[in-house]
Amino acid sequence: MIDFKEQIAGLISANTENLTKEEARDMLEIPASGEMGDYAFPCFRLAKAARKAPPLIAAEIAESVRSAALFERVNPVGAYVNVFLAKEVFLKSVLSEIAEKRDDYGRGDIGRGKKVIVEFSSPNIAKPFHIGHIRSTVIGNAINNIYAFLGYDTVKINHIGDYGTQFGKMIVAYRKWGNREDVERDPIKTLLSYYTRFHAEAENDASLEDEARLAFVKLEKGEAGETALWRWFRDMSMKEFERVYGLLGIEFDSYAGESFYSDKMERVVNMLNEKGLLEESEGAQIVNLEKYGMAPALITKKDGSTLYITRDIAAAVYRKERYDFYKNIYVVASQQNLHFQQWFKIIELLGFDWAKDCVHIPFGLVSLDEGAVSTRAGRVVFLEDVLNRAIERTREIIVEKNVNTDNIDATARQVGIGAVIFQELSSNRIKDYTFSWEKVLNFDGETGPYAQYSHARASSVLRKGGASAEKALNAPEKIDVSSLKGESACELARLIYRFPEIIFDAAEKYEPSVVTRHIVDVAQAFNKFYRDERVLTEDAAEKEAKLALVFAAKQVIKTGLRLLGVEAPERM
RNA sequence: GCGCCCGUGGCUUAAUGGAUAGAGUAACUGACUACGGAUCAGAAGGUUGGGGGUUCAACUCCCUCCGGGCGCGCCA
Repeated sequence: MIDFKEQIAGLISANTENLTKEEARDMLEIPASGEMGDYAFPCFRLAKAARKAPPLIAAEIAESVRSAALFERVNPVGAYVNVFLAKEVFLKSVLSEIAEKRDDYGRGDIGRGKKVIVEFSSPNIAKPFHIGHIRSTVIGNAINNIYAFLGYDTVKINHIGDYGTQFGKMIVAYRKWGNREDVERDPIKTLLSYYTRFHAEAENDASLEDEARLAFVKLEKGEAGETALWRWFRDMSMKEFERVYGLLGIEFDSYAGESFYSDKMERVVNMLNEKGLLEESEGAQIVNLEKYGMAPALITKKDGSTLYITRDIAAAVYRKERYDFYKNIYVVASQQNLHFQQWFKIIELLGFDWAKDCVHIPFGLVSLDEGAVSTRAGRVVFLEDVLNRAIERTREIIVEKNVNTDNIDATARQVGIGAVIFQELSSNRIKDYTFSWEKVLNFDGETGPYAQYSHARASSVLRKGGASAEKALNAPEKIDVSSLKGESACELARLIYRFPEIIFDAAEKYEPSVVTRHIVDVAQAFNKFYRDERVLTEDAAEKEAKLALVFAAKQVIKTGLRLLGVEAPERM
């Protein structure tokens, strides 16, 4: 595909003093509206050096590049040079690229040979997988997919929260009040009830906390009774988590959670000691970070057991040795900003230059109408319930609309789950939000089902266009694009052309919503095109060209959705 | 108290420092005997929390105030 931006930047820089192609490329913009052109070059910044008024410079540049075959028209408007690409060249370039690459359209190779670790989801054992967990799970999965699509060798790690004092509490609680049958019947809810009871009783009996800490110390030492119970809790919880991952269609390469590092922490403590970073304070071992404007980091408690910052450091060291990552990404709530700043700094102080390759990708908090999610207080919405209700709602709509699907169960699942994931990835990840059933079960407007519907509609037209579509896609160089010069067709093609840049941008910002919004833009442009022009016309050449464009739109929506972790059914 | 983040039409939200702040939703009007109405079109809705500053140009950068969230030692 022709890199139009590169070509334009080259022409402008060749005709402008003291402007490199790279600078010109950076300055190129996409105008607010297609009526102003495909690209715009603002000349304000050149004014000082050239000692000329910006509009004058714009006029001169426009004059000097006007005759290039690539352009249909070049208009100076105020300080801007507005560039209109030659429509036929542009359309042909885009359509043949997609006809050729299909599922690989937008795929990149900048990541070739580079290993990227994406740690995400990471639920805590024996606690429910609730609505708050969807963010890391879905954002992390999308970031993984985007990086993989750009050629990076990614490793998806689920850093299960399967260690720490909480398990001491659980063990104590189970021994006091628990029984095996109840737990096996409904593991997470039962274990959670013990945990809740533990906290209630500990309010009046401080010795329980001590008992719990002792149990964790024993677990950390590998004592048989504690270890066996812990393993049992873990296995049962994992089974429940797998059910949710199954619904979401998410898999991991590694489930090495916190406990995996239990035998790797002594080494970290020793390293910190050797570097003289550890200090004793009130019986605990800390790293003082005052110099860096941060609160001290607790490495070990006064009873000698470790804290999660120690485990995160141990995990990072292990991952560097095991994977030799190019980037080590953590998709974890913004509540833990300080935690990550602290241990990234500690890694740096340990002399590891790869500290700079560790990235924390924060996201905002999910709360409920009643307040913050709290499993202990019973303010909780289970993710599995959300997914199942979305599937149910979809099924109702399918029945209501009497949609012709090959498999109602599969379609309801694809669309219902897609709605939840798409919603989650639709705005900037840093924003907090309040969970709402109404919003998650709304399938109109800028939603997953809307994108999927547009895809299904495009699929339907392509099926009806059968032979013509095949012909166009198999010999794209023969497509006669002269019928695609209408504004809605051109706008759709422009958005399709931008897709590879969008993916790159999303990766750079670690922001899946960039892709989500682009999918919406493409779907809207497609629906507008679909209204404005009839695709299946009598004119064979016109029909083929339009089908090629429909195919391109369908392809971008499908690939975009796939990167988000959403399926794109052919019918719905 | 200190630190970080957020503040854009009623609601949800977009905008590499660049042209007239762009969508969705709700309420209102309209469009299926030609390709899928989970759609499309139309009209309405904004002093981008307030005030300063930097800049040719500020939703965007800086300062300050207000409102909200999160974090700040033995949980993770």
